[in-house]
Amino acid sequence: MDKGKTKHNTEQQILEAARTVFIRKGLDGARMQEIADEAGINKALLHYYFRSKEKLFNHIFENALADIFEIINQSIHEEGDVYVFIETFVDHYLTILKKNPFIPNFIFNEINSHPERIGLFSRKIKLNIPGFIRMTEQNIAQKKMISMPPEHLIIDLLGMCVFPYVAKPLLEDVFFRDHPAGADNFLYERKQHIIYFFKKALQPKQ
Amino acid sequence: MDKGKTKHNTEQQILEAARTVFIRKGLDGARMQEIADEAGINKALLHYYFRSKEKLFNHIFENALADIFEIINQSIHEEGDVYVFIETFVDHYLTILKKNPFIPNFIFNEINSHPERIGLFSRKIKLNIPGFIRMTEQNIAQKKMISMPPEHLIIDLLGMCVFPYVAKPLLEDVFFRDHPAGADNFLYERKQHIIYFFKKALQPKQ
DNA sequence: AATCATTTAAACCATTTGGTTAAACTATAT
DNA sequence: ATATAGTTTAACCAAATGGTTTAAATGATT
Repeated sequence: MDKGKTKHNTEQQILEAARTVFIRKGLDGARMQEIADEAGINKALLHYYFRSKEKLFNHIFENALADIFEIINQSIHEEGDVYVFIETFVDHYLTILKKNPFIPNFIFNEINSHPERIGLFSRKIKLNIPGFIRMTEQNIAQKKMISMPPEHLIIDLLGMCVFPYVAKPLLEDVFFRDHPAGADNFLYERKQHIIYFFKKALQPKQ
Repeated sequence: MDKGKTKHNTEQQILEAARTVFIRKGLDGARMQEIADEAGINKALLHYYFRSKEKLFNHIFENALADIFEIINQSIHEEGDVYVFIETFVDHYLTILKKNPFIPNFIFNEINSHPERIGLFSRKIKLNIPGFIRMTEQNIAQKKMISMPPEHLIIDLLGMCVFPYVAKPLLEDVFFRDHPAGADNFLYERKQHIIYFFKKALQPKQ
């Protein structure tokens, strides 16, 4: 019954392997055999731990989404300075993206091809949007930033951070075919650029 | 030999059907039978026109990418005002996105799962990046905008426009679950927001 | 009428794939 | 030592899927 007592943490190995394969190939492109190979076990054991591809996938998908949502939520404090928020948000978000560059494309693709899956997790994991909205509105009221619908601001932030990762292979080809180090350097500069860009865009007119 | 002489333009029907299915489901998720059904023909005829799934897919994929690239190129003029460029770019790009909301996710997912495919088209279709860079640098030299690496500017623009479409199902759930019209309204407002945002961010300090 | 391209229907094939089963082996815990 | 959980091997199954084939229609062209 209790698989936690094992000497080898096979379950963890399987989850890591599944994560790698699912994120690279998506649900349709992933093969159970490939996950087993990646985990260094055989297919029978894979089904012994996770009955079906679907169950295994849901596990991976929900965790991936929960990780991202948590990073975002951690940056949100209902009271506080927008610019502090932006700095911590961009810093945390770009850090997790650097470590997991393929996660956004994975998530976006799966929710686009199976939007009905959203319902499964949207009760378990929630973005603290109300908190973000309150913070934004407070800063606007205090004239620390120009007036703007909070929804646009958070989408602006997410888009500016995430887009280079979603479009990475295209970027590397279009911009940096000659100098391959350019893409990495670009992503390195990006943090400061984004922070500066938002400060400039949001500052009240003088 | 020449299929163009047919009374019924079956080839066109097939291409449209294939486009619909591939964009919705991706290469791995798409089924030849489904494409045949969508086109109102049978599977044999599908292979009569396009020998294999791969050939059909490449056709669709390249066209989808060429359409996007062309819109972007049309906005680029090597001499001219950045703010004019931004307005026309955002206008054109958001218009084509509104008509083809699933194309970006389709493209990004395919290039992420098969990056080697980039080589196939990158010689046929090119973004006019050098033109864009010259225009940006001129505007900076003329002190019409603040100094900034042109690569960041174009990525900023693309990200701000495209992100809401890539993340649309998530947006609708997270922001607009209660008021479903909210998402459409959000996308409607977005154009003015983006243009204003960039003007504010790029204007030289006074 | 005869030729040629287009289209359908239906059966068929080889391969892949998710999943199962059964038997045996290994390490661990009691 | 004996039971138990974990693990392997290998064969197996059913369904799905890309693709082929054949024979028969349909339609247009000449």
